[in-house]
Amino acid sequence: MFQGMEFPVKLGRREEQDASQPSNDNNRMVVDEVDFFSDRKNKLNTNSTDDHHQDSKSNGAVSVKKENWTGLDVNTGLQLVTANTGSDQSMVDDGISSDHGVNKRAKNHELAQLQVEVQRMNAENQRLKEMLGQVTNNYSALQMHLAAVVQRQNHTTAAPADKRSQLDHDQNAEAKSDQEKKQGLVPRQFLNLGPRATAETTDDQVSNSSSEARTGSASPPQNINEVAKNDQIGPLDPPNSNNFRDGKRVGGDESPESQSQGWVPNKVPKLNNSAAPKPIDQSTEATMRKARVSVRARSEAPMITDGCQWRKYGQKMAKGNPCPRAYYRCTMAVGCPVRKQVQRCAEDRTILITTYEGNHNHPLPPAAMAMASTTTAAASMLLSGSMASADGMNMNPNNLLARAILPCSSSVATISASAPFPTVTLDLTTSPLQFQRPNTPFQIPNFPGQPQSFGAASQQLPQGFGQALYNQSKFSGLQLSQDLMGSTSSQQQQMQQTQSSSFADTVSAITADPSFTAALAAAITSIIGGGAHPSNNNNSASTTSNNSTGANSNKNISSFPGN
DNA sequence: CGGTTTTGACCAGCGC
DNA sequence: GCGCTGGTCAAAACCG
Repeated sequence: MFQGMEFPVKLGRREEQDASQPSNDNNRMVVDEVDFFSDRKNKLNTNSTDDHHQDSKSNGAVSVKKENWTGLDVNTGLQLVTANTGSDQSMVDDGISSDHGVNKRAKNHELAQLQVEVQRMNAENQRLKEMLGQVTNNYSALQMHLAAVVQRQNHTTAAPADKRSQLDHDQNAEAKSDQEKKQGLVPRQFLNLGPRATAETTDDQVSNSSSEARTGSASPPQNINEVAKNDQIGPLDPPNSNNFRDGKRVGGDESPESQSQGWVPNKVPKLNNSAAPKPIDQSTEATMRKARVSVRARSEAPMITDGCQWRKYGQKMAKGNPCPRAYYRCTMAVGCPVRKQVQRCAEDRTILITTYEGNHNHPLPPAAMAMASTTTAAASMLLSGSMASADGMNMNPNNLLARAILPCSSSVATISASAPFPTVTLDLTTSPLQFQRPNTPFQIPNFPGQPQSFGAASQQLPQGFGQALYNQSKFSGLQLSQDLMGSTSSQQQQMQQTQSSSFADTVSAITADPSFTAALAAAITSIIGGGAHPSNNNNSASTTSNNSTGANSNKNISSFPGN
């Protein structure tokens, strides 16, 4: 799904550095900017300033650059060996024998062949990486689809009972209500985003906040499918992702539907007020736009760098917060409905609250897949939770949110019902850095298609998450904390002790895999938010200008006068 | 010159 | 109906 997605590998390197230091750097470092994707150059140990311009063009360009780097490294080594051999000989036997000329030529020829071979292997390696990313994309999409299908089955099995109970006597309805209460299903109308929920919910369950979202005609499974579809738009189309290699939007040229939609999805309430029926996509789009994913991360930067290209279209002073709220819309494609709001926390202004809304209707660059997939997963989790309740949560093992956040056992996911829109809040500010291990820089959750070092433990985590939803699917919200994850984290530690060495190898192996980075992105978010280093200032400054969001970088600072 | 930011105005929803 | 608030628009300013 997230091929080629870059990942603050700089963190990994820093982790390694920090591992030599006392690892008690829990003193919360404030990251200047959360960058989910920038530093391939750091991984490659290159000079960051040299790559500025190229990186600003895109990650695709970076990918190519890495290829070149790899080749350069190899070539350099070869040249050193051969050249030294030759030069040594020449120093000793300078001009003595003409055979050396022949040998030299032969070696040069061999060297050239080797170089060609290396280049060819590099190219093949790149192709294989792309293929792997594609396969991973498909796998994730299939998992999404499977989850949706299973949810739909569960829902359809429950639906007849609901309808029967509604059609029967009121007592039956009450019984059903009691049963739902026992199952924690009742207080989820704030999650009922789909029109199907409208059809199956009683009138008194209809809340005014979600009424708009229910006016569509799509069924929840379609929503999920749409989620899955949207989630795979980018990754499933790697060739298109190349369209972003220049870092600038190639724009809505390749998304005619988005053009036709224009900003229509942004006018969801207005459209819902109109009597005209909406296409399914629009309603699902509206539903997804209703679901919001809020990310709280410590950052002194005006905006986190999530790989997407945003344009600020407004700024307002929100009530109860001296810091203004900035409104951004995605400009990677014309008509992309994704918007985000950025606002500093009133209590702690080092906390940056970024609220994402909507799904991208265009292929995402690998760099943007981290946050996009995380938010999409969170949103779909929200929606799936609305339709299948706890079961829906449990059967979302592919959920990036659960996978990436929960194994950290440090972040807090909150579902808020007080907001007019159902919102999943990923609180990445509450945790100390818990990823450092003696031999392993990261604690890595389970990922499909990846070597699993402690899969059994991590596989339980989504269930814990779902259980939390099950238990706390009340309007009071939901909090996942270390307490919830305590049991599993002990298992993890135990398993890590036995498998730490192999795990270290696994880490080094899979960190080189672009697909790995996506699911880990949210975990990295946690790292950044919880224990990033102020030296990231350089990183943020460079990456902000490196990636397509650079246009927002400096000016945005002034857009927050309250900071 | 094109894209982005700024910022005041406008609109819709909601509570009173 | 009125005021408040959130969200968006759009013209002007700004920037590279």
